[in-house]
Amino acid sequence: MKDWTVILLKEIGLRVTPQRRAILELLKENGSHPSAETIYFALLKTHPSISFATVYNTLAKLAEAEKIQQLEIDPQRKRFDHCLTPHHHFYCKACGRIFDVLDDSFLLKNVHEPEFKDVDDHQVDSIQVYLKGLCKDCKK
Amino acid sequence: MKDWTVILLKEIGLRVTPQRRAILELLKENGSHPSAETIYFALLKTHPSISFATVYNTLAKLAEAEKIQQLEIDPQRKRFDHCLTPHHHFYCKACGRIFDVLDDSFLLKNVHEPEFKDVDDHQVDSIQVYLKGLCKDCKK
DNA sequence: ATTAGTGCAAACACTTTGCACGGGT
DNA sequence: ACCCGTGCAAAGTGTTTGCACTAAT
Repeated sequence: MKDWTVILLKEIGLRVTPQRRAILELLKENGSHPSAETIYFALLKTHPSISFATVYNTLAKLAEAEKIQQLEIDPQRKRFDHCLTPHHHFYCKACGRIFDVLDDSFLLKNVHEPEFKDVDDHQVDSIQVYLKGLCKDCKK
Repeated sequence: MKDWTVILLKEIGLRVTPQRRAILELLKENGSHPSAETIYFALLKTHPSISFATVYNTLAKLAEAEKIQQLEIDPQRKRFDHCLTPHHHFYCKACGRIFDVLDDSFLLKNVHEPEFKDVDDHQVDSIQVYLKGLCKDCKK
């Protein structure tokens, strides 16, 4: 009952199932911002009967409850990030890896400050900063 | 020969066709950042035989040549922006419209300054800032 | 004349859905 | 016992591709 996955799931009113806990654990351990498909195939090893439906459903519910982030940075597919502290992302066009960009010093004001809840009269709920290019490995 | 669409297409070594000129003109006149599908159906009126292949191919080539921008802000589909001057985008989760955000005063340093070509040793080619929430019409 | 571009249809990749069964509460 | 969650398969959506024909150079 003290496991963080159990607490997190109960917090948002979802039933605690081995599949959901496995998805959460994989997301936390895997820093590569995996896609739903990648998560599915990774979990097949430990949960041979897991299905796409479960993975997609769970990810959607976690994202809706804002327990994970859904990234639109990869043109081909949705990618997921368990990390909730404000940071941005770098996408390598060559290898497809996504790197966290923790240094957001180029943002003048923090996204979470109240003055940024409103831009041009629109109500802003989230700000994502996506950098793209070649990563340190691929640029060689 | 003096038409801007002709000049633009020749500049990037593409043949000048009525379809391509129509796509460029529609993008310039349409401030709504349309998707490929929207562009296709809009052009059907004036070019009854235009095909998806042509629209997708042309948009891909224009984006590759950096004559238009491909936006990843809409979770469902790619959206296109003819405007190349640096600006960011706001996506309304309710109505799906995309608004230009011209005021980038919240960026400490301009994306195009040399120091931002490199972050964490990665070579940065582009930075996109995506705001999401409810637009001024939908938040009522 | 040459060769890139077009249009059609089929194929693709990723995601979502309907439904019966099984497991969490 | 209730009903949410799972797994399967099928369907859906947006995009890409192969190919023969057409048109731009």
